[in-house]
Amino acid sequence: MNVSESKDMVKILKALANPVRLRMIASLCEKPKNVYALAKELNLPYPLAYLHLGGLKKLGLVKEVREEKKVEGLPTVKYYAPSDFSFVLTPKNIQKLFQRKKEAVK
Amino acid sequence: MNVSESKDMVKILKALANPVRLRMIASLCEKPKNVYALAKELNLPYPLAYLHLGGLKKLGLVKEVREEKKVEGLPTVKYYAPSDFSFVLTPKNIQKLFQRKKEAVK
DNA sequence: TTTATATATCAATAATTTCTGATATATTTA
DNA sequence: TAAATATATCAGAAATTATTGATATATAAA
Repeated sequence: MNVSESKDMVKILKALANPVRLRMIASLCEKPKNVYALAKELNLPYPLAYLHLGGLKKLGLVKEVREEKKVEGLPTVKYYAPSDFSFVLTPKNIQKLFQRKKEAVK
Repeated sequence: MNVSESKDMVKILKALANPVRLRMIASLCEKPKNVYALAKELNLPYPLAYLHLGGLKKLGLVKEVREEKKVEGLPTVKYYAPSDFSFVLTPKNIQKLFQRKKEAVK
């Protein structure tokens, strides 16, 4: 996972700066599961879980895994697991992120 | 810096999940400076800079440094620098953070 | 002495994020 | 066939964050 833009890093930090989404990642770390099961486990209304997981998925922090799928046709149940990201937050790394990324023309 | 509680981690992530505050850390990394100078450099109204820096200071992500201080009495100008934090964001670390921190009584 | 520098706060608004409740649809199990 | 499982969306409300503009105060420089 390559985070070249500071904007992308902000998006990822925003996604991770939420207790519900962190709990989701923690839970999916133990065992991949579908949104419905996740919602039940974390005691969340399904649409909320769906929304939060959608955000994580969109940023690539969580991925769809095909586990225990029903053969014969498309899978009815979608399983999710965390993707193996690693972000090291230090002042130096933050500084690098905000160094003029756009070189002056000529 | 010891982040034992998941709540503390969420607070820190929220503090870092903001472009203004990240730019502040990046700028203070180059050279410690006061809020006024920081506000000018980043083109922010002073109260906004004051507020954002206050948040970072409160969480210990930024610290006051006594540099170029006027001797004789207290310093008129307060200089700030990033403290040397390091947070590694991985699914495993997030999982650890949310493992039942409270052991059942007896 | 006037202007620029500097810190500190606050009230109100603006913007964003989060959450709830509703709807639609389909499959699977009892 | 009725209930539970499952995905997908949305509109609106609620809550939180971010921003602006105002005020007060003080020091330092021109």
